[in-house]
Amino acid sequence: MPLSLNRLNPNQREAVLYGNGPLLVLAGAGSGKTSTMTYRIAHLIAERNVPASAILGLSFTNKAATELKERVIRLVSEAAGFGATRNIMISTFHSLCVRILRAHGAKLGFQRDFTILDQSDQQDTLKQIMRNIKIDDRKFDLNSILFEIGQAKSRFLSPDAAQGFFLDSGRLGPDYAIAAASSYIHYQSQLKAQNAMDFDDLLFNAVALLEKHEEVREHYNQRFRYILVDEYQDTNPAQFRLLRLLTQRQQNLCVVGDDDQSIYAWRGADPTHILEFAQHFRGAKTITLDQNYRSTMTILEAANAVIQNNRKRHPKSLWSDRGSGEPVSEVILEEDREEGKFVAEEIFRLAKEKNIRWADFAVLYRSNAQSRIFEESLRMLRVPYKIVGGFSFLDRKEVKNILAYWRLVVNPGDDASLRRVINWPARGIGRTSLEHLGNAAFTKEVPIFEMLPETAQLAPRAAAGTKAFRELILDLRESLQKIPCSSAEVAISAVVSWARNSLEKIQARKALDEETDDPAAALRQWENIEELVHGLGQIRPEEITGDSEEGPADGLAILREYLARMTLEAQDEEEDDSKENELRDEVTLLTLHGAKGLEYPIVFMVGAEDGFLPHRRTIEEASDLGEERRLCYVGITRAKNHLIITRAKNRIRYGKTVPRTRSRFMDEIPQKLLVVRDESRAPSAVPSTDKAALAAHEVRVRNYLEEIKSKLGAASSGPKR
DNA sequence: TAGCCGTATTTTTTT
DNA sequence: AATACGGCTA
Ligand SMILES: Nc1ncnc2c1ncn2[C@@H]1O[C@H](COP(=O)(O)OP(=O)(O)OP(=O)(O)O)[C@@H](O)[C@H]1O
Repeated sequence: MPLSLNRLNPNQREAVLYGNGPLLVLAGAGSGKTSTMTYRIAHLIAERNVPASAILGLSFTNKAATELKERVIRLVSEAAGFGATRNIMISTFHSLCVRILRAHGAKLGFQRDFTILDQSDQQDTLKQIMRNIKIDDRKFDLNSILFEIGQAKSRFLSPDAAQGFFLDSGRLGPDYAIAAASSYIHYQSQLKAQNAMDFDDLLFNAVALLEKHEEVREHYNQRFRYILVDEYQDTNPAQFRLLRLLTQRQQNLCVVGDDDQSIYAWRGADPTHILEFAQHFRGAKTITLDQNYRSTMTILEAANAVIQNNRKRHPKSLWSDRGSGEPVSEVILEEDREEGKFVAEEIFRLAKEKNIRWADFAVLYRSNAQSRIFEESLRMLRVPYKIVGGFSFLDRKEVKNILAYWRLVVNPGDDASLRRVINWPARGIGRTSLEHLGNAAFTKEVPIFEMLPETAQLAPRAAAGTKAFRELILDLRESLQKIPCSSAEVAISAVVSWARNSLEKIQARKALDEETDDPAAALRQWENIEELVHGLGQIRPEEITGDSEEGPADGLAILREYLARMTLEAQDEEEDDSKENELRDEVTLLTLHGAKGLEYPIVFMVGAEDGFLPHRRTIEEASDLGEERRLCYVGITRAKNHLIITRAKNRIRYGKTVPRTRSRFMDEIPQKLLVVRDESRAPSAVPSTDKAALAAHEVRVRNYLEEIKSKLGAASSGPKR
């Protein structure tokens, strides 16, 4: 059965059928870019007989990559039978780089079992370095310096070349720039010594590898004959360079994106990549898609009205034949708590009155901290919800600590992990001892782990603890290495029992009990740790052996891949039991950034105030308001049927009430598209009929509440992650 | 060294 | 309001 392209419009079909050579699909929100890319991949495999292993699909989040892959598999299975998609590579840029570096990194002197540092690992590491090299971490903000280092890396500047860049960037004063430059030098040599890479290094080093080693470059050029990139407007210079290197032999590169949805310039993404694609890749074909299949005309017009205020954009003429639908609602509340209450009650009311599933609702906010109030109010009404991103499972202390132990087992050079757990549970190794060890390691330029045998300077208790700790790690490492390289399944279950056993040896329970005298809290923490072991068992064999370039599955390799995955997919939900996941009916709470690429029938865009949107820091730092406007555009265009924008007149911040004003972007939406409802205590001009309607509504909500309360009893609801 | 207590600080988005 | 950090004492 051939792959049916019936569901595509002529332009989309053209993009799917277009032959070899560079191809750009530049189109607005909801025009079917991702769908088109999915079909194009399926078409390559099913109709043009391109082997799946020759295709590389790239996107920016693991969630997006997984979804893309699933959709391709579904399409191809219908047309060409199951199995035709075996060995297809659809991943994120970062995961691809990990694979390349694991397989060939030795050529640049990297070990296979390098540790990947996430943001908080970076912070820990840099904080330590700043102490070592006596940079005042009060005078110089850690995160600003990390940010600058990241900027330098995404521009491909090595530590010794970066000082000029820091000085010229204009973001920092000269003394700051010099502090950043010297931090970068030490940070980088520290990472090297620790056999560790941060997210930017993954890209940086993969690019360096492909640039310096022709045979590696050639290898991947031959393997990936078709490359497709989603959300291309979010590529940074390193990613662009990687694509260049992968397309030297042929330019079968299809990129898809929307310059109006460029919301990651703050971390180095450069939308000129998409705007100048035709100059970068000679002979590129450009296809635009104009029909939006997602939103009503009202929502689309509101979005267009806002985004039109940006200069320097590729003009588009998006339209929709979905009719005008409901007007956009703007609801004004007195305080943040009431905003939460309103959103929860409104979701509840709509769900009941119109029989809408919970999963059809989303609450979108600018920053993660805003989620809390909505969690509380939804929980109050027993509305099931899930939070995407924000404080995650992996941010929990007990989880981090166990992961630190495991990381140390795989890579004893990981100083940040060592510092984290050397005294957890308490082993009598305090600040002074750790400082001794740290200083000695710093002067000798070796990882702290190598200094552990030298206990002469330490107090007796600390010396004993140090010895015990070192032996514990070595013992765990040895038993992990003893796991035979048999079939992947057998090896994985062996690693799971190893992990369980490691908890005993670490005395994790003891550590938890020490920390709190609340047994319930300790139990919860213990359950989180067990969840971690469970997750290790969920790892699929092909994730370790899937790439033929990888060696056999030994215990170390399995744990190493699990740890890498945990770091790279930190924000993704645990896909526990896949089926259950699909069926789960819950309201989604997420940031505007997190919502990119997604769609919901009913969207609540909350906190539409100056200070959130645009964010206060953007205003203060006089940085790019255009990006904040694009963020607003992304938010609006997530809605299919109904968009409800809320804001509070006052917000409680650090115990003080702060007055808030309407988002300046709201002023850009034409009045005729909006219905404003002022539900604050001193409404400016609310007709009394509205008040009556409100009272009636309140009564209705009460009634519903009574109704479910009686039905529910103790039924489960609330968050899970 | 460990634990308690008081003070200062928090204000973005994420791979 | 909540928390992280540093200093002080046992
Ligand atoms: N030809 C079509 N006919 C009907 N529906 C379509 C068509 N093309 C796409 N759609 C639907 O339109 C919606 C948006 O598609 P998709 O997510 O691919 O758009 P997008 O351009 O990637 O959006 P965004 O830029 O916002 O991420 C989806 O629900 C998709 O199923």
